[in-house]
Parts: sequence; structure tokens; C-alpha cells
Amino acid sequence: MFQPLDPLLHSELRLAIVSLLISVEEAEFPYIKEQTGATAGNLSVQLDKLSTAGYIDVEKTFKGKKPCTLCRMTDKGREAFEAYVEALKSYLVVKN
Amino acid sequence: MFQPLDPLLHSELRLAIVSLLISVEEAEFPYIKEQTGATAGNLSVQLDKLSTAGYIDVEKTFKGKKPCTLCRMTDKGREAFEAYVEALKSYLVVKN
DNA sequence: ATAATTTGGTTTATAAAATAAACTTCTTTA
DNA sequence: TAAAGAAGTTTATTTTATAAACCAAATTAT
Repeated sequence: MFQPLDPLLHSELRLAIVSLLISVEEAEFPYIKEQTGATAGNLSVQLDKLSTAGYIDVEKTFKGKKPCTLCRMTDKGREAFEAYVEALKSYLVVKN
Repeated sequence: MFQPLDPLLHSELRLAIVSLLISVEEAEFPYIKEQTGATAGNLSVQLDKLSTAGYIDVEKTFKGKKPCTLCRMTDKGREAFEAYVEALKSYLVVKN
């Protein structure tokens, strides 16, 4: 009847992060922060969770002298997102 | 960019409850329990939250001698659900 | 030169949520 | 009439989300 919703993706901020990364190939921490409106702390925690789950890769580089955290989706993450969207449909569409 | 997601609806069980009630006009506690796979305790709590928010009406009647809890969506609940679905789209569709 | 501010985050503490276990009341069945 | 079942509710626990506090390096102002 209702397909279970991946708890890692069924979270407003993490869903926003993934939604952003899906369409952008890679993004920097400050950009994600700005686009999602999250606080740095919250964002840091949620990126960690996504990274630990293997849904995103987080690369710590430098941009000149400043640290720069780059994030991008993994294939696993993309698959999880697709599955999540499929599962969501079981809640949004009229059943028969 | 991303529209906020009503926290009352952005919950797996409450979303399942509402999704069910939307398409059914009214439903009894045990039926909702069976369809959602929730435990009675969890279901009771979540129905309370939806009811307190005015998203559903909960009517306690009797079916013969047995208590019978009937649930149905309110207009407010239906509107909230529609708005939630609209908001969700901002996370699922490619932005420009 | 050095003090203050900004940037780019992380860690930790708190508040809120989800969930199940335990319990209650009434009814039916053995 | 004792035991089991149905229909929920209440309470306790675990998990989660979130922000506040913190840290280090770099930049800007004095």
C-alpha cells in the first residue's frame, strides 16, 4: 500500500540538499547554505549524514587560501533519491 | 527556491493517514491501523496531532457495543495536503 | 603591526518528534 | 467466571532536527 520512505531523504533539509545537488553536479558549502537557508551547523550535520550514508561525496579542498567544501551526489545517492520519489508517489496518488 | 514543508504532514505515518483519508471520505481506527501498518499507540498519537491541528475530525461512536473511532478529513486538512504536495514539488522538479 | 571582523566551517547542547511498550476498559468466548 | 481479545490511550524511550557555541585561518581596519 504505502512504500516506506527512506528516513535519510525524508527530511526537509537533507531533501533540499539532495534536490540541489542532483541538478548541479557539484556545489560548495556556502552556496548550499544560501540556497537552502540552513544554518552552517545544521548543514554541516546533515551533509555528514548524507556522506556517511554514501549518498554524497564531500571533498575538502582549498580555493586559494580559503578552505572549500565541495559536495556532489554519488550514484548511490541518485538511486536513493529516485527510489524515494517513487515511494512518495504511493502517498500522493489516488489508489485503486 | 524551496518551499517549507508543513511538519505536520511531512511525517511518514501522518502522511499515510492523510493520504488514506483523502481518498476515502471516512475510515475507522482499525482500518487505518491495518492499511498503514502502524502500531495502535503510534496511530493514536498521530491521529491526535492531526485532530488538534484541525486537519481531521475524530468521532468516537459505537458499533454495537464496541467503541468505534471514525476519522475524516476536514477542509483545512485537504487544503493543507494540497499545499504540502505543491511545496514538495519544489524539491522534486528540476529548477531553472 | 596588531586588533577586530569575516569566512568557513565543526562540535556540542537542547528541543522536538517518532515510536513502541505498558496499561486500561469493555466484550466476547472457553 | 476466568481467560482472551478488541479498541484504544498514556507514558517512557529513542531518535532526530536544529541552533548555539566554538575554533582556526584569513582579511580588513586602525
